[in-house]
Amino acid sequence: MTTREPARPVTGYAVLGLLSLRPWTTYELAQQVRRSLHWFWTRAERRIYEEPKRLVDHGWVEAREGWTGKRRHTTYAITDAGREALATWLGTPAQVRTVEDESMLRVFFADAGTLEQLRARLDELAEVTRSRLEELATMTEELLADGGSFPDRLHLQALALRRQVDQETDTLAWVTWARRQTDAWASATDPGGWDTGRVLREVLADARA
Amino acid sequence: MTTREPARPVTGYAVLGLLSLRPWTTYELAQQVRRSLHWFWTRAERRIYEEPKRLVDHGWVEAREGWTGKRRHTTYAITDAGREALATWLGTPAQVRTVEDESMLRVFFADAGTLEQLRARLDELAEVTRSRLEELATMTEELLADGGSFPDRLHLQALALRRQVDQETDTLAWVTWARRQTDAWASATDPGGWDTGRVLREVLADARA
DNA sequence: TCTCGATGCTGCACTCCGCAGTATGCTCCG
DNA sequence: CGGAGCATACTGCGGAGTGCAGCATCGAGA
Repeated sequence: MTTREPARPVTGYAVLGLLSLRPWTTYELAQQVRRSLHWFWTRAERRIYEEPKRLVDHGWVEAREGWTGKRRHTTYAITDAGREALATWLGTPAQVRTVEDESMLRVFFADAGTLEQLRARLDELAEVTRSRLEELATMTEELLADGGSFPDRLHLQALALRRQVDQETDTLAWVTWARRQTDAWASATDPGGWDTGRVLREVLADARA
Repeated sequence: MTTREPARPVTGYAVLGLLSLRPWTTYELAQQVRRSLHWFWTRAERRIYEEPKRLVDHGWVEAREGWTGKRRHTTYAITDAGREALATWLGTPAQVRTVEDESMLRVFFADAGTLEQLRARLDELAEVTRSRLEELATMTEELLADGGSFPDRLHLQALALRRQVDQETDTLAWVTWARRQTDAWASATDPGGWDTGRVLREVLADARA
C-alpha cells in the first residue's frame, strides 16, 4: 500500500465526496456543487463536468450511461477504492484557505479613484452580502422543515451553515462599519480628521485578544 | 473613448494598483503581494512575475532594465494610461468573493472518515488561524510604530486590516465552537444526543437578524 | 575561500475558467 | 396542436493561473 500516487487536485475529492452520498448525473452534480460546495470550494460548472471522468480513470468512480429518449446522460457512482481514497484524504492536513475578493482589492486601492467609487463598492458589497444571507436562511429553513435529502448528515450541514452565516454576518458588520467611516472622509486620499491611530490600536487589541 | 478593450483579468489591476504606489522590481512586487494582497487576492508568485509584462503590452506600465553587477532586474512603473485604467476599473462593480477552503471541505465530508480525523482538522485550523492573527498583529504594530512605507494610505490599510482581523477572529470563534460540539458526538456519522434542530434554529435566527 | 540565504527570474505540464455553441425534453399557453 | 421558453446534458477552445524545478548571481558571515 505504499504506491506513491501523485495527489489528485482537491476538486477531485470534492466531487468524490458528493459521490459518496449517492450516485448523480453530471448535471445533478453541477447543481449540487452550486448549492452547497460553492460556498467554500468555488469551481466553475465546466470543471464539474470534467472531473468525474478523471475519477473514473483512477478507478474511484464508475460511469453508467442512461437515456431520456434520445438524450444521453451519464450517472457516476463511487467504488470501494473511491471510498478508501476519500477516507485517506480526510486524514491529510488542509492547505490554508485562499480568497479572491475583488471588493477588498478595490477598497485597498481606493485612493487611485474617487470617494464616490469607494462608497459605491461598499454599498454593493452590503447588498450582495444581504442576499447571500437570505439564501442561507432559506436553505436552513428547508432543512428544518423536512430534514433535507440527507437527514443523516444534518450535523455536518449544521456546522457548515453555522460557518457560512457567520462569514456573511461578519462581512456585513465590517462593510456597514467601513461605509460609516467613509462618511467622515474628505476624499479617497484624505480621511480628514479620521483617527487612523485609534482604529489601528483597536485592530491590534482584537488581533491579540 | 468607446474602444471596447476586452476586460483584463483582475490580477492585472491588482498589480497595477501596487505600481500606482511606486515603481517596483518584480521581486519586490512578489514580496509585496505576499505581505498585503495575498490576504484577499491570493496569487502564486509565478503569476506575479508574468503579469507586469502583459501590462507593458497594454501601455499601462513601463519597464526599465537595471543591473546589480551581472544580475539583471526589471523595474516597472505605471504610466498615465495605467492610472486612467485603474481609476476606471475602480468604478466597475466587483465579482462576488470566492473561497477555497479545504478545511471546510473536509468538515463537510467528515462522515466518510473518523471522528478523530475531523477533530484533527479542526485543531489544525485553529492553529493556523492563531498564527495568522499573530502575523496581522505584528503588521499592525509596525504600522503604528513608524507609519509604514505609505503613511498617506494608512486609512485604507486600516480598513483592510480591520477586515482581515475580523475574518480570522470569526474563523477562530467558529472553529472553537465546532470543536467543542464534536466532543459530544459518538462518531463522525452519529452526533449522539446533539440537538441539530436547535443549532439550525439559531443559525436561521442569525441569518435573518 | 566557502557556504548560505536573498535576489531575480524562466520552462513545463497541468488545473481551471469563461464563453459560446449544440441538441433534446418538458410544460404551458393560446 | 404548435411554438415559446426553460431545464437537461453536455463539448470545444483559448487563455488564466499553479506548482515545481531549475538556473544564475550577489552579499554577508565563518
